[in-house]
Amino acid sequence: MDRILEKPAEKKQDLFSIAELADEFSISTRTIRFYESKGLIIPDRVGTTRVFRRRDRTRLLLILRGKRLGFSLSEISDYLELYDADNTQATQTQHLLERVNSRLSMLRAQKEDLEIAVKELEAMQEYALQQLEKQTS
DNA sequence: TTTCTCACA
DNA sequence: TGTGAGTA
Repeated sequence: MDRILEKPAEKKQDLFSIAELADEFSISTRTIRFYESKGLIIPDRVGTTRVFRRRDRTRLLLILRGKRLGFSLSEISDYLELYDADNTQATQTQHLLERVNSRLSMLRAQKEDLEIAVKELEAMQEYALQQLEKQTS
Protein backbone atom coordinates (compact mmCIF):
# COMPACT_ATOMS: atom_id res chain seq x y z
CA MET A 1 0.00 0.00 0.00
CA ASP A 2 2.78 2.43 -0.78
CA ARG A 3 3.40 3.10 2.87
CA ILE A 4 7.03 4.00 2.33
CA LEU A 5 6.14 6.92 0.12
CA GLU A 6 3.43 8.50 2.18
CA LYS A 7 3.69 11.86 3.67
CA PRO A 8 0.05 12.62 4.40
CA ALA A 9 -1.06 14.35 1.23
CA GLU A 10 1.51 12.89 -1.07
CA LYS A 11 0.36 10.52 -3.77
CA LYS A 12 2.36 8.19 -5.87
CA GLN A 13 1.71 10.36 -8.92
CA ASP A 14 3.78 13.10 -7.29
CA LEU A 15 6.87 10.89 -7.25
CA PHE A 16 9.06 10.07 -10.22
CA SER A 17 11.92 7.74 -10.98
CA ILE A 18 14.95 8.98 -12.87
CA ALA A 19 13.86 6.93 -15.87
CA GLU A 20 10.39 8.49 -15.89
CA LEU A 21 11.74 12.03 -15.89
CA ALA A 22 14.40 11.21 -18.47
CA ASP A 23 11.71 9.78 -20.68
CA GLU A 24 9.30 12.66 -20.15
CA PHE A 25 11.88 15.32 -21.00
CA SER A 26 13.67 13.29 -23.67
CA ILE A 27 17.03 13.51 -21.92
CA SER A 28 19.30 10.75 -20.64
CA THR A 29 19.39 9.56 -17.05
CA ARG A 30 23.10 10.49 -17.16
CA THR A 31 22.12 14.08 -17.87
CA ILE A 32 19.80 14.16 -14.86
CA ARG A 33 22.57 12.74 -12.64
CA PHE A 34 24.92 15.31 -14.09
CA TYR A 35 22.54 18.14 -13.11
CA GLU A 36 22.31 16.63 -9.65
CA SER A 37 26.10 16.52 -9.41
CA LYS A 38 26.07 20.24 -10.18
CA GLY A 39 23.54 20.84 -7.41
CA LEU A 40 20.75 21.97 -9.74
CA ILE A 41 18.37 19.33 -8.47
CA ILE A 42 18.43 17.51 -5.18
CA PRO A 43 16.23 14.42 -5.32
CA ASP A 44 15.43 12.43 -2.21
CA ARG A 45 16.77 8.94 -1.82
CA VAL A 46 15.18 5.69 -0.86
CA GLY A 47 18.28 3.71 -0.08
CA THR A 48 20.56 4.72 -2.91
CA THR A 49 17.79 5.17 -5.47
CA ARG A 50 16.77 8.69 -6.38
CA VAL A 51 13.17 9.72 -5.82
CA PHE A 52 12.10 12.88 -7.58
CA ARG A 53 9.19 15.03 -6.41
CA ARG A 54 7.09 17.66 -8.17
CA ARG A 55 9.55 20.29 -7.09
CA ASP A 56 12.44 18.47 -8.81
CA ARG A 57 10.35 18.01 -11.92
CA THR A 58 9.60 21.74 -12.02
CA ARG A 59 13.26 22.56 -11.54
CA LEU A 60 14.18 20.23 -14.38
CA LEU A 61 11.67 22.04 -16.57
CA LEU A 62 13.28 25.37 -15.66
CA ILE A 63 16.79 24.00 -16.28
CA LEU A 64 15.86 22.82 -19.76
CA ARG A 65 14.14 26.10 -20.54
CA GLY A 66 17.22 28.00 -19.39
CA LYS A 67 19.39 25.87 -21.62
CA ARG A 68 17.15 26.49 -24.61
CA LEU A 69 17.58 30.20 -23.95
CA GLY A 70 21.34 29.81 -23.95
CA PHE A 71 22.10 30.19 -20.25
CA SER A 72 24.99 28.31 -18.67
CA LEU A 73 24.28 25.83 -15.90
CA SER A 74 25.77 28.16 -13.32
CA GLU A 75 23.51 30.98 -14.52
CA ILE A 76 20.58 28.60 -14.35
CA SER A 77 21.66 27.65 -10.85
CA ASP A 78 21.56 31.31 -9.76
CA TYR A 79 18.16 31.64 -11.36
CA LEU A 80 16.79 28.58 -9.55
CA GLU A 81 17.90 30.07 -6.23
CA LEU A 82 15.37 32.83 -6.73
CA TYR A 83 12.63 30.20 -6.63
CA ASP A 84 14.05 28.78 -3.42
CA ALA A 85 14.31 32.01 -1.53
CA ASP A 86 13.20 31.94 2.06
CA ASN A 87 10.82 34.86 2.35
CA THR A 88 9.78 34.56 5.95
CA GLN A 89 11.54 37.81 6.82
CA ALA A 90 11.05 41.23 5.27
CA THR A 91 14.82 41.53 4.80
CA GLN A 92 14.83 38.26 2.86
CA THR A 93 12.01 39.46 0.66
CA GLN A 94 13.87 42.71 0.10
CA HIS A 95 16.94 40.70 -0.90
CA LEU A 96 14.89 38.57 -3.29
CA LEU A 97 13.42 41.70 -4.85
CA GLU A 98 16.90 43.12 -5.44
CA ARG A 99 18.08 39.94 -7.12
CA VAL A 100 14.96 39.70 -9.25
CA ASN A 101 15.40 43.33 -10.31
CA SER A 102 19.02 42.75 -11.18
CA ARG A 103 18.13 39.66 -13.17
CA LEU A 104 15.38 41.56 -14.99
CA SER A 105 17.77 44.37 -15.91
CA MET A 106 20.24 41.90 -17.33
CA LEU A 107 17.64 40.07 -19.37
CA ARG A 108 16.17 43.34 -20.68
CA ALA A 109 19.61 44.48 -21.76
CA GLN A 110 20.16 41.18 -23.53
CA LYS A 111 16.76 41.46 -25.16
CA GLU A 112 17.67 44.90 -26.50
CA ASP A 113 20.95 43.58 -27.87
CA LEU A 114 19.10 40.76 -29.58
CA GLU A 115 16.60 43.15 -31.13
CA ILE A 116 19.44 45.28 -32.50
CA ALA A 117 21.17 42.19 -33.90
CA VAL A 118 17.93 41.04 -35.53
CA LYS A 119 17.42 44.46 -37.19
CA GLU A 120 20.97 44.45 -38.51
CA LEU A 121 20.57 40.99 -39.94
CA GLU A 122 17.24 41.94 -41.52
CA ALA A 123 18.92 44.91 -43.19
CA MET A 124 21.67 42.63 -44.51
CA GLN A 125 19.06 40.20 -45.74
CA GLU A 126 17.24 42.98 -47.57
CA TYR A 127 20.50 44.19 -49.14
CA ALA A 128 21.47 40.68 -50.24
CA LEU A 129 18.06 40.11 -51.80
CA GLN A 130 18.31 43.36 -53.76
CA GLN A 131 21.77 42.44 -55.01
CA LEU A 132 20.55 39.04 -56.04
CA GLU A 133 17.70 40.59 -58.02
CA LYS A 134 20.13 42.89 -59.88
CA GLN A 135 22.53 40.05 -60.57
CA THR A 136 19.91 37.67 -61.93
CA SER A 137 17.92 40.11 -64.10
C1' DT B 1 17.35 -0.99 -13.38
C1' DT B 2 20.11 1.86 -10.92
C1' DT B 3 24.35 3.41 -8.88
C1' DC B 4 29.14 5.44 -8.98
C1' DT B 5 33.56 6.74 -10.99
C1' DC B 6 36.91 7.69 -14.43
C1' DA B 7 38.19 8.90 -18.96
C1' DC B 8 37.18 11.47 -22.80
C1' DA B 9 35.36 15.05 -26.33
C1' DT C 1 28.34 20.23 -20.92
C1' DG C 2 27.74 16.25 -21.22
C1' DT C 3 28.57 10.79 -22.73
C1' DG C 4 30.45 5.87 -22.62
C1' DA C 5 32.11 2.02 -20.33
C1' DG C 6 32.91 -0.87 -16.51
C1' DT C 7 31.20 -2.23 -12.08
C1' DA C 8 28.42 -3.89 -8.15
